[in-house]
Amino acid sequence: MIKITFPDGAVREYQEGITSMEVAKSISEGLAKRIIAASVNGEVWDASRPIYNDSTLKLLSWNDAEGKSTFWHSTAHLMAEAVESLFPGVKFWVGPPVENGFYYDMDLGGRHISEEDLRKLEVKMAELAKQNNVYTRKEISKADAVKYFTEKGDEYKLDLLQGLKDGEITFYTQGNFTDLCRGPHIPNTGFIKAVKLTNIAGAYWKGDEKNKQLTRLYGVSFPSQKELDEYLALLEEAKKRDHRKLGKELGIFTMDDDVGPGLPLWMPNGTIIIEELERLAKETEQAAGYHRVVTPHIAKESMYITSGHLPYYQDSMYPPIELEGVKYYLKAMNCPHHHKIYAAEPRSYRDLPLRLAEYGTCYRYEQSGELFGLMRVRCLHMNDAHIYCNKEQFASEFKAVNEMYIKYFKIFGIDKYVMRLSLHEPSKLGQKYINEPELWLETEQMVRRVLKETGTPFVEVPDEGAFYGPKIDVQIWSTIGREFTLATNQVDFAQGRRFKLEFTNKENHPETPLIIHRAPLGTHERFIGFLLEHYAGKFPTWLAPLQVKILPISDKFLPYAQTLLESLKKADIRVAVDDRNEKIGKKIRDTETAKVPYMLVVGEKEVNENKVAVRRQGKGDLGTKDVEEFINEIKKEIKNRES
RNA sequence: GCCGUUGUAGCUCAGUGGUAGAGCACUUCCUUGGUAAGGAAGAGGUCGUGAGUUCAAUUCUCAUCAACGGCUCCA
Repeated sequence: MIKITFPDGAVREYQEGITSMEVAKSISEGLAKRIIAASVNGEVWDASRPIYNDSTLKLLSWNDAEGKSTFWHSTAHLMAEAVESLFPGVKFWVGPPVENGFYYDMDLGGRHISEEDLRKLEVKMAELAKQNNVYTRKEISKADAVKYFTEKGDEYKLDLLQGLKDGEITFYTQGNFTDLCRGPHIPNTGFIKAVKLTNIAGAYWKGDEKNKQLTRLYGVSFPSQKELDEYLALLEEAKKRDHRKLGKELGIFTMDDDVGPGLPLWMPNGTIIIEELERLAKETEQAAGYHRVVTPHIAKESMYITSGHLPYYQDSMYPPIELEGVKYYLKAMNCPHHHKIYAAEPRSYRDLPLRLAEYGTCYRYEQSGELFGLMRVRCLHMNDAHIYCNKEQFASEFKAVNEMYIKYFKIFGIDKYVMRLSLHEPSKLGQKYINEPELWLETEQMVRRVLKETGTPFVEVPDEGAFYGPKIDVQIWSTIGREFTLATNQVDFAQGRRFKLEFTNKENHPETPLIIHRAPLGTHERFIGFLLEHYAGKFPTWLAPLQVKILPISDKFLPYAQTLLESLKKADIRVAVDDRNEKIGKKIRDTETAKVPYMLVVGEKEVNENKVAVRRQGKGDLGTKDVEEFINEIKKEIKNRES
C-alpha cells in the first residue's frame, strides 16, 4: 500500500501502482469525468500513469492552469494527426501549449495551407476527437526512437532526439499519430469537444531568422462548445478596446500612407492628452530636481560612433543624410545629446546628481513587420531623462526613479504589470553587449540589491539588457495580448567613459559618473496606446480631450448653453455645446458613445434656477447642481487627477 | 526583414468580367422634443497603386504599397 496526500492535507492509502484516474474514481465518478491529468509530487503526469510510491497528489481538471495546458498540448497532437491525415508527408517540429491555446510548427514541404484548409482540419479534428482515442505513453530507447523518425524521414524530430538522453525518451500515440513527447496528456481525445484553428503563421526553426521558416498553425480548444463561444465573445470584446480602433473613433491619432508607416499623426484630441501627460511629467520632474533641456532631432555620425550606438543599432536607425561629406543621423535616442550637455561644462561632485530631462523626439527604423498601431512606431516622443551621479548616489537615485514609476502608476491605476530585471547574456559580450564582464556583474548586483531593498517584486530575465547596462523594464500587455515594455530604468556604465564625462571628486581627482537612463512614462505613442486600452477609451476627466458637453433640451435654451460654455471655458474646462437639431435622447447617446465624462442637460428648469442637470458618462443622471458648485467640483477632480 | 491574410463611401461591411450598394456618420428641410437612436430628402467612391490578359477589369493574373495575424527584432 502507498500513502497519497491530497492538497487539503488528507492522506489515504491505495494499492501500489494505482493511477490518478482510479484515485479520482474512488472519490466520485463525477470527479473522475472531469480529471484530465494529475500533479504528482509537483510534476504533471498522465492521469493513467501508475503511482508506485507515497506521493502528494493534486487532481487536475480544465479549471487548473496545468490542466488547461495539458488539454491544449493534447489538442496540438490531435491537430498534428489531422494534418498528417490530410497532408501526408508533413514533418513536425514542436507543438506546445501557449497562453491561450497551442500551436504546432511543421514543414509542409513547399505546400501552402489556406484558411479553408484550417476549416477542413477542424472538421477532421472533430471527427478524430469523437473516436475517443487514448493517448498512450511509451518509454522507448533512443536507438528505436531514432529508427522510427529516420524511417519517417522527419529530420526535425531527429534533431530534437539529439538533445535527449537514452532512458528519458517517451512516445505518445493517439489514433494513427505517434509523437516524440515528454507529455503529459489528457486521457483520450473525447475530452476535446470544441476546436478553433485561429491562424497560420511563419516561424523560424528554433527561433533563429537564419534558419528555415516553418509553418505554424495556432489553435485553441475547449471541453465544450459553450466555452469556445464564450472565448470568441471575449475576443470580440477585447477588439473593442483595441487602441487602434478607439484611437480612430475618438480622433486621437491617424496614419497616412503619404506620411509613411509607423509615423502617427496626432489629432487635436490626442494632442490634448500629450499635453496633459507632459504637464504631469514637468510637475513631477521639477519637484524631483530635474532640469529640462531641448536637443536637435539629428546629429553627426561621429557622435554615434562615440556613443557606441552605431555598431549595435545602425540597422534600427534611418539611413544617414549626407551633407558636404558629413553624415547626419536622425536621433534614435536622446542620451548622446544629453551627455554632450553634461560635457559642456566642467562638473564638480557638488553638481551631482545632475538630472537632465526632455520629452525627446526619436526616430527608429523598426522592421516593417513589427509596426503595431501606436505601440510600435518609427517616430516616438520619449519621457526621457538621464541622471549623472556617483556610485554612492546611485542606489538612492535608482530607487527614486522606481518610486516615480509607482507614483505614476497609482495616478493611472496601472496594476497589471511585471517589473523585469533585464540582464546581459555572457556569450554575447562584444556583440549585443559591451564587453565589460565584471562591470556587468557588478551593476546587475547593484540593481538587484536596490530592488530587494525596496521590496519591489520582479522577475529576472537574461539577454534583455541594453547594450550599455542592465535595466528594469515594466512589462504590460496590449488588449490583444502582445507584450510591451511600457517604462524603463537603465544603468549605464559604458557611455560615461566613451564620452569622457567627468566630475571632480572631493579628493580633487577626475571621476566618471554613472548614468541612469529612465523613461517612467515610456513614450507618448506607447503610453497613450496603452491608456486607450487601459481605460477602454473612457479617460479620466483630467485627460479627457473633451471634459464637458452641454446638451440643451431644445434650441430655445441655446443662449443659456452659450453662457454656460463661457463660464466653463473661463474655468479652463474643455467644453462644447451640442447645438444640433436633435432630441435630448440622441444627444445623450452620442455623447455617451463619444465617452465624454460629463454631460450638462439644460432646459427650462435649469435656465430658471441657474442650474445644470449633471450626467456622468457610464453612470447616468446625477441630479441638478448650481453652476458654481459643478465648476468647483470638476475643477477639483481635474486638479487632483482623479481616476 | 520573413511566412500567411486582407485592401470597395468618413466608419462597419455587402457585391459584380459590362465603370457599384446597405447601415451609421455628413448636409438640408420638417419637428422644439427632459436622460442611450424622431421623420423625410440629399450629397458622397477612378472599388489601395501600377502593369498585363480581355471587345470590356473594381472583379482574373503579376508586381508594388499599406494594414492585419504571427516569427525575428525591440536603445
